[in-house]
Amino acid sequence: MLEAPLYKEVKQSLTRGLAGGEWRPGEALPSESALALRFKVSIGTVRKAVDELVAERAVVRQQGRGTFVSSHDAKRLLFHFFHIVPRTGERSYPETRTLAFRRDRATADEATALAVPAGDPVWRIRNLLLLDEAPALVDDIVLARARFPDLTERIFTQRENTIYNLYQSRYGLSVLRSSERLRASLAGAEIARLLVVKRGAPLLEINRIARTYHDAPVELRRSLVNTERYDYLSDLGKSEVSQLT
Amino acid sequence: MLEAPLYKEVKQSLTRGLAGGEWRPGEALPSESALALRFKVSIGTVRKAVDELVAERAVVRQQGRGTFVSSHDAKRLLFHFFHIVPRTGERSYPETRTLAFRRDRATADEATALAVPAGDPVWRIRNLLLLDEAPALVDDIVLARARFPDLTERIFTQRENTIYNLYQSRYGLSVLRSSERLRASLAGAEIARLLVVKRGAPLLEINRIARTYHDAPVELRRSLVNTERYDYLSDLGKSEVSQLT
DNA sequence: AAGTGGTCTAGACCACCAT
DNA sequence: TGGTGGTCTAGACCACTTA
Repeated sequence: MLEAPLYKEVKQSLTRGLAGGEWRPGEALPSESALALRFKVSIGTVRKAVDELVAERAVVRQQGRGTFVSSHDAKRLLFHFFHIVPRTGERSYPETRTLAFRRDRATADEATALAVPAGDPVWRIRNLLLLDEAPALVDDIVLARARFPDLTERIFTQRENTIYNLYQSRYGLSVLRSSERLRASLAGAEIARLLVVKRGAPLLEINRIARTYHDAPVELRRSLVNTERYDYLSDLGKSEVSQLT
Repeated sequence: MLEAPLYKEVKQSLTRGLAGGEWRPGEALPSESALALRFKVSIGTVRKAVDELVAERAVVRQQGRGTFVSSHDAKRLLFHFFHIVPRTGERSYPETRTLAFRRDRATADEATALAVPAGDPVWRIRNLLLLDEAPALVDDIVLARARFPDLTERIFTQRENTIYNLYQSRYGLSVLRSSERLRASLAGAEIARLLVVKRGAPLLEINRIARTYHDAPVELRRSLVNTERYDYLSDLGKSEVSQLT
């Protein structure tokens, strides 16, 4: 491992440009031939680097048009990061109602997960999500205030688009992947009221860490889901294979 | 879409060979140059076809040795198909105890999922899985008897290796991917007894369809998991990205 | 030393999109 | 019509494994 392959270096350069905002979401990268000139490599090597960025969903190729920085349109987010689907029937978009928005300090675990010093300031946000016009999830979000310094409840709730779109457009943080740990739990009094279920009803608990380029953490989120009419869909392979079939 | 790209045709040919048993699990495929000759394409085209098979985990490349048909060794299975991990600490291998093994008929839903006619004969198998020597999951498995005609409880329980390894070595059915739907449920009397939890304890319910080449279904499985000390880990992206980093 | 996969190049041609 | 990504080729050289 004395030296990384050329295409890995090209990929690193491109990733730095993406993370640093040289090319913004929705914008086109230089053409592959232009990149080949710029990095002084062959076009095949550029293609291999871009291939991997496409696999990681950092960029999107469009034949005849160019290669574009992934942007967080609603459909893309629904598909990649929202895994709650009706037991039968089509996926639907959740509607979000913000119930709480306050300042706090990170617990030790949260600080570790967010890669900030213990006790660092955070935002705590609670959202109620409705599916098909009925309460289905309660989301508790934790954000490092260092990464979202000027966030306000107004900015958060008055956004035109999705939450991840806000992170991306206002703070330059594009969520690329998330890892989730799931378990079963029981509804307490408050959550039961919000989700309109009985106390002690079974809920699916999802603990998510959302990450951007270089695996840097962006957001912590705990979701409590009423799975009476919805499932959590985990179709590993399909997403990888979809474009390969 | 008049004509598929050459490398897709090569990939299809290879997949047919794999599904048909021309190359058995653990065996080496012909070298890439040999395949290039055989299909009368350039070596780069063969590589692109094999690249996709690698991404789908149907084969594994080993530099200097060759390309091998994926075989279901325990470590691989643990990593790709067993998503239950300790809340903290290292993954451990589950120990399986078969509690029931009987003949039955498929329900309408099962028949659809298994792609067999409604009412077709099936095997029903119940296993108790222990993690760190304590009961943690109950698995209810449904198999089409048409695909496992000569299976017996003895063969099933006396196998030397994992269940998926048995499917592969004895029936030529390599499980390549699975899709799972998760929800939260409550322990009934019988399950509570098996998992040594209280009635009404929260359990994670996992409904899985395991598939082989061409997405043909192999196995239906419902798992009920005690998530007091274990989580279901869904790290989309990591598996895709792991080899790319 | 021989054989395998892994990287890299240079160029041709095609399919698609914008204008 | 010109520019973009997508496919395909032919060949060189490297890194690794096995004997």
